[in-house]
Amino acid sequence: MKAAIPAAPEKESHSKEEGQEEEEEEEEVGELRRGPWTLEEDTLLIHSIARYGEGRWNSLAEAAGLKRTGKSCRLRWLNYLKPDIKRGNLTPQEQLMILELHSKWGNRWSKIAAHLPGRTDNEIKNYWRTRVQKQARQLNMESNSQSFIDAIRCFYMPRLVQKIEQNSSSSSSSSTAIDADSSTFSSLPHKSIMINHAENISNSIGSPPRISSPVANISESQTSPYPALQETVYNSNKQEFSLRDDCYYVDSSDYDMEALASISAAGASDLLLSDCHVARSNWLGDVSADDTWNLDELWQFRK
DNA sequence: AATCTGATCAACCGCCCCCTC
DNA sequence: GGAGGGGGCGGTTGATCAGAT
Repeated sequence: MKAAIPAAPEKESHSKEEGQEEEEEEEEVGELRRGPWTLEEDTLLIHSIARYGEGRWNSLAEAAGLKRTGKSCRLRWLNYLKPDIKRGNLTPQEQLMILELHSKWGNRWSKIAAHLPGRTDNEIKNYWRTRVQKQARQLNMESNSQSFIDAIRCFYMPRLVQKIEQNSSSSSSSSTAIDADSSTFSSLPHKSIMINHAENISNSIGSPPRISSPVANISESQTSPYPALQETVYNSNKQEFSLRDDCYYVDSSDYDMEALASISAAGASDLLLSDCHVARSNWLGDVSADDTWNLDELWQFRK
């Protein structure tokens, strides 16, 4: 049972040295603090929430003696102080989930965040703007355009899938588990599409199919840390990149031209590299921290 | 070593929706 | 029904840091 938030104390009067034009407004908000939060403010907010619970943020701020707006308190709590906030880099699983959900819902950050426990909408939004949108700019594409979505599906998503596999095969017992809603992921349409796209374009530019790397050949005993992938990627004993009914063999010797044709018919295969007015350095240079974006094979054909 | 540049992310802003009165 | 306030959301800004020059 949370205590009731006490009535807001009277505002202290204060003097201002120069007020002139916006004097009245200054008096109203002049005491409000802005900018980075101090440790003391954080402590006050945490204690106040522990006592009164979340919600009624304006009252909470005043009850805590914080010279912050309710909105500011809410944001600080939700984006930073809340105990279950996950910090650190997004895992490949999380990145994959973000890309997929964004293609589904667009900039509905909070909705996307709801499927990534511990991650905030702000964090996801920042990720999208700093990492993903940057790639769109460098490709001279609109980040919401179909061609860029295709590019994501063709190159980036398969990479993430591969990373997930690599992670799991290198630490098959550890649960790097994405705790995202597996039912959501399993309903996502990307799986066969993106692999086919990757194959399609890789083939057209003469590079080896990326996903046909040995990581697809994993032992039967291995299980995916990602439940949704378990029934797709981890159909292991066939040495294939199996995708349930729409199974697609990524081994280049088993290249499925019919699958390509179907993708082509769906209108996605018109993404040709020549449409991507991108400089090699753009893809390779400034995202070196995350080699997922390092798409060497994209450029093989130019050599 | 100093300066520049770009990346990152916390925080703010403005709009909108919903609820209450 | 509509006015007002609280809260949520997406967009944007600005401080800081790291790497490049």
